[in-house]
Amino acid sequence: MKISSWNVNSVRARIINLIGYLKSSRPDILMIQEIKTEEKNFPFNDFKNLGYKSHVFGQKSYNGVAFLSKININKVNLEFIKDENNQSRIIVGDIKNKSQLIKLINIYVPNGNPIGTKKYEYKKNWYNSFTKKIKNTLIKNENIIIGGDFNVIPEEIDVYDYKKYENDALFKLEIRKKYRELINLGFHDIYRYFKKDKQEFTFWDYMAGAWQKNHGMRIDHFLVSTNLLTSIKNINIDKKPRSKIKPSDHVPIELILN
DNA sequence: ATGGCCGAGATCCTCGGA
Repeated sequence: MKISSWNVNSVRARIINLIGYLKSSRPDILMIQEIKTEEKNFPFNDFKNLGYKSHVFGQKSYNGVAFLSKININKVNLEFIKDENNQSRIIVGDIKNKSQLIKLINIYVPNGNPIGTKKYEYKKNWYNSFTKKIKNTLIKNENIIIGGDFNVIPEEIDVYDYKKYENDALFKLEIRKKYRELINLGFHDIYRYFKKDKQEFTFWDYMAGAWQKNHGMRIDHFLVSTNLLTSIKNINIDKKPRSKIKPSDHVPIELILN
């Protein structure tokens, strides 16, 4: 089974690229973030035509997350955590893989910049409530996959020039510690688990030729609970969509399960 | 060293993103 995650930066602006990706990569489930539209304007039929059912937590203009899936997703939940700003940033559901029940969690964590503002506090609060909820969820089900745009650069190797980001909400130590606290509940950053010393990115800014210069960062992640680790076969960052016409600034990451 | 790009929604600019 292949589960992909992609911050598409508007589902409607990206529809051609999305269809192309689904046709060539054929994930069983695609978790998308920053759909930037309400459910009533979501392109359900484009995905249905390719065999995908959509579960949408929309929002006008900003944020918004969704599952596109060829397999059943049960107990879809848009209220896994209470969002203090009522933003659409998380969608949760249950899937089955070879008789294992897995809780699948698709997140779009607040950016948090600039630091020292209420946006930064919002990001910290978001991580605090998310980690607390995950801690409780682990007691009930030890099979958890969290994927999405975490807006965290985990380590120095995960950005083209870490010194530029030490006072940025994506790399500031305080935020990296929040990410570390989540992992320490019993998760693995699957990309880093499989590729110990490799430098690859999932995001390149639209500005200043960042893509051409490979000025990127790794901020989209899959965290898998320890219990599920032996069920994970591989992980891959698919950089091809970043070279297309009208690309998202993020690329898909693909988790392969046995 | 600096500034540069997109998308949405309501105009011809602002906000948000990372």
